[in-house]
Amino acid sequence: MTIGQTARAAGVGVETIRFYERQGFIDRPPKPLGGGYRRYPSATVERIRLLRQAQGLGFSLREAATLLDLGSRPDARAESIRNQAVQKLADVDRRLEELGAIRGALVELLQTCPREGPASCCSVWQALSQPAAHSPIEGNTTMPQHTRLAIEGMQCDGCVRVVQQALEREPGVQRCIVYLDNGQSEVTHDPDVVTPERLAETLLSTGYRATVVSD
Amino acid sequence: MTIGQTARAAGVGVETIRFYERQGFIDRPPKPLGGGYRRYPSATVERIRLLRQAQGLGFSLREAATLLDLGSRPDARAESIRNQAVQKLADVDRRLEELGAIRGALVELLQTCPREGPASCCSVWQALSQPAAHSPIEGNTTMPQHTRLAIEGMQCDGCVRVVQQALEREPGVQRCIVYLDNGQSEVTHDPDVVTPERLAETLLSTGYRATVVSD
DNA sequence: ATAAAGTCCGTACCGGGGTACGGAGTAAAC
DNA sequence: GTTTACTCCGTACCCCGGTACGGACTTTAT
Repeated sequence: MTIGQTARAAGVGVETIRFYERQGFIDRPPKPLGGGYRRYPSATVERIRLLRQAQGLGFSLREAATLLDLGSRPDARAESIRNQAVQKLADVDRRLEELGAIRGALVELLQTCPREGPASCCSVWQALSQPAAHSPIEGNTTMPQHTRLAIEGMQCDGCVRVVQQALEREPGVQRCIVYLDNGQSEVTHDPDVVTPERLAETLLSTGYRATVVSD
Repeated sequence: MTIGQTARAAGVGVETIRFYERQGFIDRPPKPLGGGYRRYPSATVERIRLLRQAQGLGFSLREAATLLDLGSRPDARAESIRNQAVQKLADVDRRLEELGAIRGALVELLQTCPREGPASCCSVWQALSQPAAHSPIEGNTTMPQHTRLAIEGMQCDGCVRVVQQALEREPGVQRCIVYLDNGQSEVTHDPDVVTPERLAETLLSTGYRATVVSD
């Protein structure tokens, strides 16, 4: 099969196949020695279909490709596949929660908004003018701030080490203590250099979801 | 106020302000005639805060800017603001529905998935249909390289996630699978972009000692 | 034999929301 | 008066999932 036939069979565009090849999600068959067009095995069609299926379940292409490679190994176990799905479910749940919070806020604003009148009467407009709940307004003093973070997903002291390293590497962090038993961390930092939210973001990009505990 | 002071007051980075200016979301004050730094009015701080607030309600920056311009006109009516919010709510509802469908599919698959056994028993895998072993046809082009790493100190699947993220973030890495049981990882990467040794260094700086396993 | 269709390959671009870098100029603090 | 911090400006890059273009080539259909 040529690339065009493969694309039609898989229900995608030719450019999409080339894109997947560039990204390494599918193998690129070699060009025939005598010259001519590349020939695609029918397995490629199947693989593309599987990638799209997994995409439909919320997986990114990279995750989908990992999943397929994971499952096509001879010693593949159900647990490893299941694990990926569980992770993805948690991911989806998190996004649902975020979106639900946004929806709740919008619904509430719309309920209290009069349908007419000047813009200043509109509750949506008023909500925008409210100061942020977490505004980092600071004086000119640079007193160290103590922040407590609740960290999800730490399960062993390897995690503790990673989390501690990530926090200490952050500019503005003076010292931090990470507890495995309650999943929390106490960070001493300069609030002018790094906000608690920034610390949480740092951990998120390291792989741990963290929230600021107000005490 | 200079740009840095404005950024601190608004709780964003300097680069963010410049980005907003480039995108036309905020006005860019003219440079003083005698030369020197641009001076920002305090209204800019307010505008940035409003933009971020609207972002938090689910609006894109472009929508947020439109909303602000809409509301700050003298003849602004509550209806026009309200209308934008209603549209956004519909948008949020649509995304919630899509995400809910994905969640439903995942939950159902996980319920019927046995916790052990070969991958072929896993309902998630079955949902993706047949395996169709990814045939390793090697061409003459620079094909991705498969590297196996032995990683010390991984003790839970949180570690697995961190290691996987760290590897996938490395340029040149196409995908990787991390196994908790044998402490190894299989990485597919472009050898021209990133060497196996470089991968090990990456993990070391993440907090895990890794060695390349020759197979 | 020739025209139409298909392929190859590199490269650039879309939208969304920024971050990062580097060299030069400027302002402020000590 | 020197050092340090800050600003200015252009440009490039990040993720994600592709789409588009253009010139040269190859295959197929008539």
